[in-house]
Amino acid sequence: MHNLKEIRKNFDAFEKELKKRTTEINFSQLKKLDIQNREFIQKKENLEKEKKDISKSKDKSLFAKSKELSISLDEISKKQNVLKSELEKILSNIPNLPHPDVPSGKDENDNVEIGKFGQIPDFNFKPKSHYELGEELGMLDFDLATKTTGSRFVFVKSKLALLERALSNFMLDIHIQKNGYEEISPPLLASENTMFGTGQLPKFENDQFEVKLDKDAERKFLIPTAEVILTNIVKDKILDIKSLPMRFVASTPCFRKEAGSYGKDTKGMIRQHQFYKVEMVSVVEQNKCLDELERMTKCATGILDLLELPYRKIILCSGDMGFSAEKTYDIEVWLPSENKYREISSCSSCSTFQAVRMKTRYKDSNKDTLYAGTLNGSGLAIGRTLIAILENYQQKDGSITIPKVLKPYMNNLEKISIN
RNA sequence: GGAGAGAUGGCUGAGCGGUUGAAAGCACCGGUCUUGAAAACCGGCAAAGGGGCAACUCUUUCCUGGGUUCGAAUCCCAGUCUCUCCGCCA
Repeated sequence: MHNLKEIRKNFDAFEKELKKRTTEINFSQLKKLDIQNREFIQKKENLEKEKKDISKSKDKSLFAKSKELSISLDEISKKQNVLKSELEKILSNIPNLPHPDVPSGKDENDNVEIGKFGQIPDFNFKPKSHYELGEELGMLDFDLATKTTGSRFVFVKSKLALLERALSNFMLDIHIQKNGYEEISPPLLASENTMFGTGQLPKFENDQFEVKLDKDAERKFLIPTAEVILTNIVKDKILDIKSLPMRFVASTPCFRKEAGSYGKDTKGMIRQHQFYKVEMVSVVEQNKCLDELERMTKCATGILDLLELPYRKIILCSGDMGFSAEKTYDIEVWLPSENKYREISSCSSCSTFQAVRMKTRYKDSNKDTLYAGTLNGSGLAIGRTLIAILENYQQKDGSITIPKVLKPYMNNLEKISIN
């Protein structure tokens, strides 16, 4: 969320920056409401002052007057509350501003490739897709998931289930032992306010799975990513500057409705309602966001280097970035069956955007209270890593070689093949 | 599910209906002292919002929402959450 005080300083410049994100925000309405709101605040404060003075004076002859003041104060407060909530409604739906580094563009076609890394495998046969390989091995079962649950779910079985678990442990170990993240095993449900803090609500409610609870209970949502719950660790806090940077990592299931993606990636496990992901979150001083973003992205690509999977790094254009991000790198892994790169990680700096929503601050050396910077990145999406290993490590006979670094996590298994 | 207790500043924790934005302690910052550090002593230290070029000033905030009152952290009502004990259960 943006700080209205900052917007007010240069309303037109803000509007111009925001236009890069192709949004439909009613600026004149925002401006008008802000002016009106401040007028009402002043009226309100005048009355409050008058009332306060009377009660301080303890002058009985003025008590009746004070009672009258209360009535008009009540009216004005009500009006001001309406203005304020309208203002907040608009504000909470405005996305973050793109950082100047970010190329402007409309959609994913305008993203800019930064580099390609790793060796694309050269097969002397036609590589199969991950779902062909998995189903032939008898270790990916989509039909069974349809029977028990519905579409966009999968049963992962046997050695592939072991591979999935190995990936999770391997990635966690690297981030904990080499990259300085603290391991967290968080709740998988988040409250409404928590979802607001990272920007999933109110605008993207349709993408979230909400849990059905007793009628009057507080609403709860299945996390679409551990980012939500990890970032909100610092919600409503004034942090000690010495505790920064804070770095958290968790491997959790993620739940997404994938509304609006009907017909997209329907085959296989590229796009599922549920998938495992290892997520990194950093909380930093606000001027350290971009450095941390580079660091975090390296933590993500480091995993791919170790797994010896070919990938490329791209920077998202202004129109393709997530709601809370100021700058985002996507990491895409090579998928032989599709003959192209597919997203496997996304690392974003959210500047102070989420911190304003969460009220996360710290004091700098001048004792000024500043909003913190937050970042999040996948390191990596487990399901898609599994896919990438199936496809890139496949052999002509349909077996899968195990990447070197994973063998210790898989009882030194050399390869997965049909029994 | 049954019975109690509680929710106050970065943290711990006081608080008769009227200079209480809120004691005290810790933490933190500055200073004195010291070769340096520690200790001791002195001083400072809430957030959000409004107005002002600024010095500064005003308002709000003691879980949330109502109510009583000229005046509420303090009294009343409702709700949320947390803790303890018992029961049930992973």
